[in-house]
Amino acid sequence: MKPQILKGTRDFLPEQIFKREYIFNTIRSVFKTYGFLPIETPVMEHLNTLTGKYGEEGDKLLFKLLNNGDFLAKADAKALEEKNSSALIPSISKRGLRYDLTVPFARFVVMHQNDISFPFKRFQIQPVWRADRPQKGRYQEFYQCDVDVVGSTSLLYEAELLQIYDEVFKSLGIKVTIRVNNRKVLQGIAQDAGIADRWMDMTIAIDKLDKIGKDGVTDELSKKGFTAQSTEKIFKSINCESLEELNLDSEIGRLGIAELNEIHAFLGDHTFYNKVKFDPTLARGLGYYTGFIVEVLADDVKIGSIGGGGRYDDLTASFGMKDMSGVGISFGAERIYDVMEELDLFPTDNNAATKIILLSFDKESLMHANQLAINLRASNIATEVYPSAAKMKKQMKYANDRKIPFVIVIGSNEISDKKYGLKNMDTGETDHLTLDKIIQRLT
RNA sequence: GUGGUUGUAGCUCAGCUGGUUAGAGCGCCUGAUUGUGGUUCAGGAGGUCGCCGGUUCGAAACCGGUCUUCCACCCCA
Repeated sequence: MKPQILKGTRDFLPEQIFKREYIFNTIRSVFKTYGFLPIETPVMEHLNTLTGKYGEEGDKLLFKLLNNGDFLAKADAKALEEKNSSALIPSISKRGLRYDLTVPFARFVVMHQNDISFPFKRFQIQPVWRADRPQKGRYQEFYQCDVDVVGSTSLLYEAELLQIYDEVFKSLGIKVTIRVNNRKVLQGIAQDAGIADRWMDMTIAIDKLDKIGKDGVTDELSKKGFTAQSTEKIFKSINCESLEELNLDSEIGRLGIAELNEIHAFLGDHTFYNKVKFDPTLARGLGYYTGFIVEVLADDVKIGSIGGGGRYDDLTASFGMKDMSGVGISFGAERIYDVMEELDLFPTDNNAATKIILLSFDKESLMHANQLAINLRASNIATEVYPSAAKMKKQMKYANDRKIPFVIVIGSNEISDKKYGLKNMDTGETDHLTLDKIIQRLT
């Protein structure tokens, strides 16, 4: 049996874990300064909790788990006969892996509504799964770091979330552009152009503006059957650089603009470290967004978005709880990792690792080394003991490869003198000190 | 899901139009050096050429399938 790993998944080596922890810890500490509380949910959910929330495309990307037991006995015979996969699924699969953290959170809120107080501010850092075709920065298993507030329609939270994005990427050292829009503005643009009922089609087309250009979008719009007059009106709207210029003949559109203005008002004279800009072409696919939407792109690395989010007014309604508006954003840990790796932004010191290793020449000094290690650890110094009196070169090489900064070599001299040579592996210098002095030096 | 692309030693890659025992650099192991790593020198180990099948006297090379990688579309973190 040849060892293999599933496509779109990865193992993490210790060094990678340290770097990932650095990202998670940075994000977590910002979340906490805004009063967000941690939760976790199961990796599996009832399939009907997940389906229908992410649009048609999203449903296709859900990982489904085959029922246990004699699942064929209970399978839909007709669907099986006709080889109709999508009709067969409900009868052979009742569970799926979560596709994001937002929908399970909505389910969580409804189930625990009596245990939490609203507005409920939570954060969650866990893996999610998508049966997408992998590419660079696109995996089938990846971690999301989500912050959401549910139970308030206040646009104060939109303002908070923008600040959180700005602060996190500032402290990670990644320069980003934060694009902001509002679904109501998109609906308004469509209504203004006289195509209110087809605003989603329009949105999908204009979302591609920076990729295929104005001509490409014009083509796509005419292919979808929009008139030249509508297309012209759409372009007039999306060419607006600022909110002030945008003048829509649409009530819902004006509401969207008013919402964006209010977020602006909440922010007052706060200045962002990163670029935050209104972009009427920003669409975002996730089906459940209803108002504010946001997306984050790294300025210096060509990779997809490294964060995204928005407001969802009705997500808990499908679990039987109305009037429970929520808003939230997500950080894509894997892509942030890839960006930081490419830009060499990870700090070089890792104080989580072993600080000192004790080497020995024979059985007796190995025993002594272990007694010494017990003392060092009692003083909270991360200590290892090389497990055998192997050749000194081999022991030193291990210390070197592991990047352990200090070494003590123990032999009969050290045991009788009670003084040990503390060797600094960077400089190569050795100081002969008592145990007390060594503990002082390393703490 | 559609179209394309990649896969040779632990890593990065050579290997001409199919022709004996498949190479390099780095890394690894051993020694020079029986109380001190990173340098140097000498020697050594390591590959069912992703996997399965086909064509051929003969396949790492050609064909088909499959898995994987990356790219475009779709969508997204």
